[in-house]
Amino acid sequence: MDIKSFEAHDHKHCIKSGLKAAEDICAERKAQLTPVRRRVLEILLEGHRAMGAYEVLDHLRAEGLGSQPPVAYRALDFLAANGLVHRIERLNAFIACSTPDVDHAPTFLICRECSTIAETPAPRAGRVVRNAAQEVGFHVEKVVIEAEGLCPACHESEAAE
Amino acid sequence: MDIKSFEAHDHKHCIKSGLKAAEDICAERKAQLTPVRRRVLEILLEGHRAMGAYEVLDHLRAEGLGSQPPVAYRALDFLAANGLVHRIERLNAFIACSTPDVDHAPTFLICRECSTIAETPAPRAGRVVRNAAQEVGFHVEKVVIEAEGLCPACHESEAAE
DNA sequence: CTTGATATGTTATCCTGTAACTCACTACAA
DNA sequence: TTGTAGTGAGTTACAGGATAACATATCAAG
Repeated sequence: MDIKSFEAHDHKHCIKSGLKAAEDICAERKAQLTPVRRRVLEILLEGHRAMGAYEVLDHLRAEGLGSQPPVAYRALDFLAANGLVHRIERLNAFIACSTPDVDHAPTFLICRECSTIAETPAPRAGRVVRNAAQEVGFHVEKVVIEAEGLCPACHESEAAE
Repeated sequence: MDIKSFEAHDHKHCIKSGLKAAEDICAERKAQLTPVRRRVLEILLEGHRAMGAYEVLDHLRAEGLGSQPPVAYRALDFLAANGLVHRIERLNAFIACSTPDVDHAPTFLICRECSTIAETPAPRAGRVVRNAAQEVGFHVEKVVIEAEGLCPACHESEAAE
């Protein structure tokens, strides 16, 4: 598993390919990637980290693209529904998806020190939860898995103290 | 797995045993189960469902046990730190732990229809996440696993439509 | 008696999220 | 052309969630 872990990578490429993937997906589903929606995705791709809805809204506001909370929430909801961004429940925040093409229920690794977030495909964990739920007759529609701890860099610097 | 699933069970017993377990745990750890903390736990045990901090606060207020948010949050934080209540990230809410004696990182099954929540011990899912994290050098401290869907009863009545 | 630890009280503020209503735009049919 | 249905966006107003910062109280140890 080395997809989108904590290693450095080319930012600009993320942004470009993220937008391209969004266009493709929306075209395929006949969903509208409107200016607001597109810009919200772009903001998250540029930020390359989890951002609160109000932080996103500040950007929109500065650009005259909408100034009230519902504008941001609707765009974020649309993007989340189409798997282009993810909501991090633990942080009440949103982050651009790093692998929009793959149908996935990702696991997030959240560093409590530097707030970096890695999105890892962990189909096995999800499957285990589904199986356990099935045993008690629960019908799972969505699984949230979020791990909090220390990323490699922060873990090291903490140990060095 | 039949611990605390969606079957009916004796409420009063939950409350009694929950408080008893809390007393034992606090005594053992020399932690103080003060009136406010005790009452907050009792409120959650009586409610027997996830409750927002402000809903808990309303109860405290009505009983003259504190009227400002920090009072509720401090009590909830204390109880959560001692494994007596759990925070449901998805709902920004709290629920009394159903098996306080067992050291656990539970999985929650949340019914989107009736809001019932089942706490299931699912050590395997947590272990899978930890293993996956280890592969990218991430040091996990806490894992949140929350599944949303339909409980047996709601799933059936939806299918019957 | 005083010092430190722990718990509580209070104010003020900030962040997160949504209901409800309005308007603009497009497509499509009468 | 006119009507109407659907979708997206704009706005107001508010509900709900969370915490910083400072003040107070209590109690046990030195």
